[in-house]
Amino acid sequence: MPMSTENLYNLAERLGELLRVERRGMLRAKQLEPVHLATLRYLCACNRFSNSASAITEYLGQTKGTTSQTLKVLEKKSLLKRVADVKDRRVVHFLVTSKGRQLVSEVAPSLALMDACARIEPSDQVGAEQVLAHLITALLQTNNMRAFGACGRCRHNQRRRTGLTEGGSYCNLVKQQLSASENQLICREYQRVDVAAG
Amino acid sequence: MPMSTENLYNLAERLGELLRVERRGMLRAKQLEPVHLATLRYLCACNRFSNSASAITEYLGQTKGTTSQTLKVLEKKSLLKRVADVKDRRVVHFLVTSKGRQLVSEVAPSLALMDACARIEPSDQVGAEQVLAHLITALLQTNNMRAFGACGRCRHNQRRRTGLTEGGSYCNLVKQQLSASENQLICREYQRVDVAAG
DNA sequence: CAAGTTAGTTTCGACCCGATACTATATGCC
DNA sequence: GGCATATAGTATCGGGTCGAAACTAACTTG
Repeated sequence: MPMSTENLYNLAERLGELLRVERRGMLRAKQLEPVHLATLRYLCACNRFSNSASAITEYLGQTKGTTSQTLKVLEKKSLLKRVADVKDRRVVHFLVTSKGRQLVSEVAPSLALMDACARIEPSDQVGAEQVLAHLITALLQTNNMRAFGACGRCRHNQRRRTGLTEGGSYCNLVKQQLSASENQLICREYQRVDVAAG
Repeated sequence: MPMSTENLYNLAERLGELLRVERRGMLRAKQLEPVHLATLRYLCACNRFSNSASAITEYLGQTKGTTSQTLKVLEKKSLLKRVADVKDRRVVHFLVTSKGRQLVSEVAPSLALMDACARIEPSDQVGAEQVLAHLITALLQTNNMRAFGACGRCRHNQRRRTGLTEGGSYCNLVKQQLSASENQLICREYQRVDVAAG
């Protein structure tokens, strides 16, 4: 095992710790915790089939009870609102309010980090992104967690189909049309296109 | 600002979250929390001038009280022991016990991640490490945190000096000799060599 | 020697998180 | 249809994190 392997691990760990510290500092003034922001960020990025408590639970690797608590806090602060599902009366959809979206945009992208990212050579940046994505995939697999990718690159997605709106697609799993913007949102049921069908 | 910038940020955040989830899962059986492991890992990597409660506080970006709690737990579990400083009777040195070191070696390097690292092209690995290091530096600077580097590359370090043991050096700040192995340990007082003296 | 600084602990309150038990709704099997 | 089972989500409890503030002890400076 190369010396460098452990080094990369250490750097990733340290970066994670520091990001957490920084986020915590930014959120303190707003009386929020890191997990609150992570939940809001997820809800801003996911599609309408994945904004339930159980999907959040899976994404964040927590338990249902913990997620329920988090959602209660966020709702009390008017950062999200709950909408009952029409078909399945057990499920609740959690939607980020405009106040919630504003908070995410204020806090989420650490200016310091964005600045540092911008000063990196584009080629190095792409390489680093591939490495990080590779590590994330490995972590998800060994912990039996779902990948939560965008519909546009999902196995269930069908681009070629009649009667679609411009840029839209069709999900063969939920049997519904997706708009062009929905193609970019992440989904709980995502599966890589290149996975051999089994 | 390039599209890719935000992407890199998102990947780093997500990787940090997932590392935390995985660590938490591994530590649960041992009745420990992520911050406990982070503390032990720091104490395993730092030198004899940096194993105090205040140094840990600075490294982890917490408050003194929090660190004190953490250390109390770790001491009760016999993962570290406290040694009073000879000169300054206020300071306490926290040393990781063999039991503590064993725990760190068992838990710290996630096998899943190490495996994934090993499958990355060496050139990509080095590039990714540079990018991560760059981001870490940026985060530390904007949050006014110290860098905690190894003595070997520190401004206070003097290699050329008479009467040094083989491979050793001399720290001009604490006015003491460092052995070859101590050169690799991280120090609270670390400053980059290429920083202009001011 | 007094004043101020630094190392570290203690206490408190708000919150995280997992475990467990619970309600309500949906689905599968006969 | 009816019962077992599965699933979505909530409620509660206990142990732990974390920051703020107050505190003791020891060093340093004027």
